[in-house]
Amino acid sequence: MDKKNVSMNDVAIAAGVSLKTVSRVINEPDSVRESTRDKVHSAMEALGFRTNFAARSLKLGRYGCIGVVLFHLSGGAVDMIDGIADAAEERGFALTMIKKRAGEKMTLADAARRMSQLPVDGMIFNLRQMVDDFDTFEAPKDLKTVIITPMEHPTCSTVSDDQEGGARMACEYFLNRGHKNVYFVSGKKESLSSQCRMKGWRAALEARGIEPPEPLQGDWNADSGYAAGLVLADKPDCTAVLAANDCMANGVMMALRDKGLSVPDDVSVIGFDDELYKTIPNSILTSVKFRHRELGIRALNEVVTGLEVPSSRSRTLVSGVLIERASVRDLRA
Amino acid sequence: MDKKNVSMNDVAIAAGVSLKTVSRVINEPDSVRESTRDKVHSAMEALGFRTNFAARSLKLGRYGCIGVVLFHLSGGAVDMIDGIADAAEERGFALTMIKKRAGEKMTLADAARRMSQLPVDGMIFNLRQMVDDFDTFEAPKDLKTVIITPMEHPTCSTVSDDQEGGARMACEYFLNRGHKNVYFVSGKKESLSSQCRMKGWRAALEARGIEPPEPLQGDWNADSGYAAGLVLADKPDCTAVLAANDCMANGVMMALRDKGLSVPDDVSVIGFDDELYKTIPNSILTSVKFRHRELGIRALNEVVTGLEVPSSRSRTLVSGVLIERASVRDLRA
DNA sequence: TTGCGAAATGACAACGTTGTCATTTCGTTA
DNA sequence: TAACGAAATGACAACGTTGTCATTTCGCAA
Repeated sequence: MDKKNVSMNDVAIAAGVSLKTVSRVINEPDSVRESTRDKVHSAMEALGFRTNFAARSLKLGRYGCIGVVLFHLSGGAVDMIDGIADAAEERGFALTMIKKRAGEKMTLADAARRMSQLPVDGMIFNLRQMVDDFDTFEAPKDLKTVIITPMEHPTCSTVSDDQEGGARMACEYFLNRGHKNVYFVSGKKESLSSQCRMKGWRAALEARGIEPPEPLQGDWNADSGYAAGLVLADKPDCTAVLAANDCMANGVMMALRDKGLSVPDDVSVIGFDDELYKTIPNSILTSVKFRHRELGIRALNEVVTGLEVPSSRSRTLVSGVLIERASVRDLRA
Repeated sequence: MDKKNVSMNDVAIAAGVSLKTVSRVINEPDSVRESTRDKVHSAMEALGFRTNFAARSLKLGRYGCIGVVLFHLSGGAVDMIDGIADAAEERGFALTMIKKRAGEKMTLADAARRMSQLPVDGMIFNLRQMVDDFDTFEAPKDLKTVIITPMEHPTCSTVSDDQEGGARMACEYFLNRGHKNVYFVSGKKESLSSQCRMKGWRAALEARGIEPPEPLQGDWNADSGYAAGLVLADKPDCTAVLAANDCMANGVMMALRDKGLSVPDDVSVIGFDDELYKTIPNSILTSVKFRHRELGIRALNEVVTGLEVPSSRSRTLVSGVLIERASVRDLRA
């Protein structure tokens, strides 16, 4: 019964006005007399008119969409997408999304090529691992590109949590409370987050002239933290442990407990991401929390800003927050 | 230096062929002589040509994009999006995404209206809570719509985890091992997942002529599970607890332990989502796991299928899987 | 009533593709 | 070499909007 596609022309005929008037009712309603506007609105209603995105974009030369490329879909990614989507909505943009498939090898250039065939005015890459062409990549000049990554990029704007700063902050929190050293349990080797957290930990210790001990290799999950904890329990000089996430921190704590040690009386622990309280009742774990939502918002705003004022390259760091609980002992007391 | 937008016409002139030939090189390369093809390819390369999405879609009358509306961004959502995105990629579609903002009230009709102005051939609604116009909503006839929700919809295809079946399965697992009753700890009241899990639990008990005890109200987090556990520890007839997620299940277990009860010797526990092992070393919790990724894949495939063969309404249930660990005691032994 | 400037409306081209159909070129065969 | 059918290429319209500029209508003062 309905026509396949109702065009402005159909509406115009039904309303007894010109095509252009229909266009005006949509884009500059104030320039149309009220009686005319009503006629047109009724006709649109009656015919079920929807503006055609393709035609509109073709004419305008822009889409009102921001591309998002997910190279990696981690836990924090939900909140980041949430932030991106909310900020986009607020500024009147929709998101166009593509994702690297598991196993597939996708370079930045691949992603850019694919994106530039899609309805997109600018794009955000979420990049949590290293990629081959990172340093050589050049974004298409007509497509503002922002990369979410802790690495600095020669030509593109980047946005990142300040993972390194967060780790430094946690370390200093230990040191300021009289701890003489801090052990570190890392996440998966290829993860940039893990690498940055490790870097911050190292930097903080070295800044105080402390030789960082060998870090323990984990894989983000509790079991690997537990294994690390068993090792650490035997080190008499170990009073402070920084684990690269909360799950491993919990593993460490369980291992210490199983070895007869108490947190924080014997050993202090700090984790990352502040999510243990969801799983552990009365959790005492102090943790560095990153504001992934904020990260997404910043990334999107940076793209949209770059759309209006082209070409500036910027580097944004979103600081972490230390959520204090009871897992760190003040040795000076 | 580069022209703002390089069109096929520019390429055609540069290559000394007609516009249409350039089009053919892109869409039906076999119908173009190799020497011509090479000329065109070189010209495209040299000018940096990218096909214009808007023009192409306008002509073709389709976009190659599937809309995704996130009414709610839960934990499992990442995996679901992952599935949707992978399946989309595989079938040559990109995703266009919008999200309900926190606090905003968005009905299905709102979402559909917004989406139908975007580059979208079909759409997926991810709906985990009730919405006002659920029963009255009618999808635009030209936009295949699939709703991810446990509720049945009068006109749209739906896809869901079989939450109810999963809960039933867990209950029967208890009952088949000699338990005479099963207590239930729910998630947030407004969550459809929680409601369905509760419904399955009730059904399983009633099917065996057992009067379901009053369910305990939780909020998904461990602390609420702990509170529930304290209550349950005092009930002598409580040998089996089904918690609506793993975090609360862990809370229950911790409370039982703190009350001097052992899992599974005194009380058996089953959770949902199978994620405790990430946080707890050597986790023993048996859990019902839903395949969110599969869910996303099914939803996308349903949309794409509906694009080719219009109008069929279907209801897909993706079954859960019981991951057996050691938290359930066999009372018959 | 007439005339005027401002407001409202309309005609037409253009955005960059693809489909239709006509034309040219090619490789074969007589 | 001529003639033929098939393959390759081209000319032109059309998709549904919006921008430009011309035209009509309106409200108001003379």
